[in-house]
Amino acid sequence: MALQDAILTALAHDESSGYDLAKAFDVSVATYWTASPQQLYRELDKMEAAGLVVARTVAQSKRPDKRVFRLTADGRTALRSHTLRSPKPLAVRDELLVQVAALESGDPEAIREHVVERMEAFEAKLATYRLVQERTLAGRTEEEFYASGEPVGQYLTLLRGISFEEENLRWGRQVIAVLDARAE
Amino acid sequence: MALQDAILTALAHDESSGYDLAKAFDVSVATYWTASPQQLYRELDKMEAAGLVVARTVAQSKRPDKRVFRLTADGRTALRSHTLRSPKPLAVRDELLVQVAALESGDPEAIREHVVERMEAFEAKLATYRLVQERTLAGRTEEEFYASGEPVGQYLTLLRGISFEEENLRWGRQVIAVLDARAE
DNA sequence: TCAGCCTACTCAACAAAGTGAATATTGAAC
DNA sequence: GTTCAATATTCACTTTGTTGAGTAGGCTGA
Repeated sequence: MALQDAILTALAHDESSGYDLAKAFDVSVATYWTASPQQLYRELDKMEAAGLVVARTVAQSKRPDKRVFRLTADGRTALRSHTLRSPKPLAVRDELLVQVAALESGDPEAIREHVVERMEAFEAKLATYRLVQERTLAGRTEEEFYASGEPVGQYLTLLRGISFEEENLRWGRQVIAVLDARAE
Repeated sequence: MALQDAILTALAHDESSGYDLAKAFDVSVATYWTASPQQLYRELDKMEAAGLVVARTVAQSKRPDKRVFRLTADGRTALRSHTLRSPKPLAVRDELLVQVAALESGDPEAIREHVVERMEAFEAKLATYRLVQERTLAGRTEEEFYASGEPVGQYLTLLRGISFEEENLRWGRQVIAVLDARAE
């Protein structure tokens, strides 16, 4: 159900195709919800059947046709009523942390390597978020944006994403340091 | 599959019942993996059938009997080989962030209230983590523990949990401040 | 020119994760 | 003396998430 709400939110300001949504989920929505393109297409079909979104096919000259989705009045109502429900607790699933927790029973070198690889992913994500942040602010200061910028909601979740990745990097460096000190 | 690995890790140092595991998942494993008691019992049954754990029924005088699980040699091998596989990317699911992202389309007062409630949960979690940290360190300094304490792996994930909750609180306060400033 | 990536999806099957309801006993609090 | 929380699970069901394949044109660089 909440995937639906995440999609409704992503469509609240802008219509977009499944493909565009998949990219949006990859670059910014990922901070608070993850979904593969297949899941998005499946969910969009269901939402269309339920009347929450409408699709219109757009022919493109040099690219395959695309189906662009936009919220219906029912979709807007669903989104609003979703914000009235009490949100479920945060759920995290991170296999890297599972491996780090199993440090003593696992292979420390492999785990070290996985931490290094993940840190590269963190840096990439952080760079993307910072780019989105710059584009969103568009010259305004944070204070100006907080006071009257739109969409603030998405900006606030972006900030959460940025500090999350920063913390991830800090943590990763610490893990590497501990592993290296122990390996000596 | 990774729920299995999280369970194997939780059983690596100590045998425990499904019920005990459920509590452990609630207080500390939740940083990187969430699972309900039902999921744990189901998974433990599967793991027993696969020979990764063995159960022994313990009769208790004043409480219902319990089944206590412990790793087999195969279980240890499975855990080790899991650490050799490349971990899947981090996945987050947070309905509260979905609501905050939908601030402009939703009900700001309800969302504000949800943020306040969640912050109470963050504080509670943080307090628990700090308690676990104190018990783990048992008088040693962090440096001493990093150098030779055990289990470091779990301590490192605990640190990630602590800074995560601290950041959550910081973020929550900021969201409230922005919402209140806008409401005026 | 050909490999390889990007756009833009669709379909099927399966595995994993999550929810809701139920059961039974004991102890503690009011 | 009854409600409430904790112990300790089980079952049925639904929703999510994953894998792998397929279709098809276009653009980019060596």
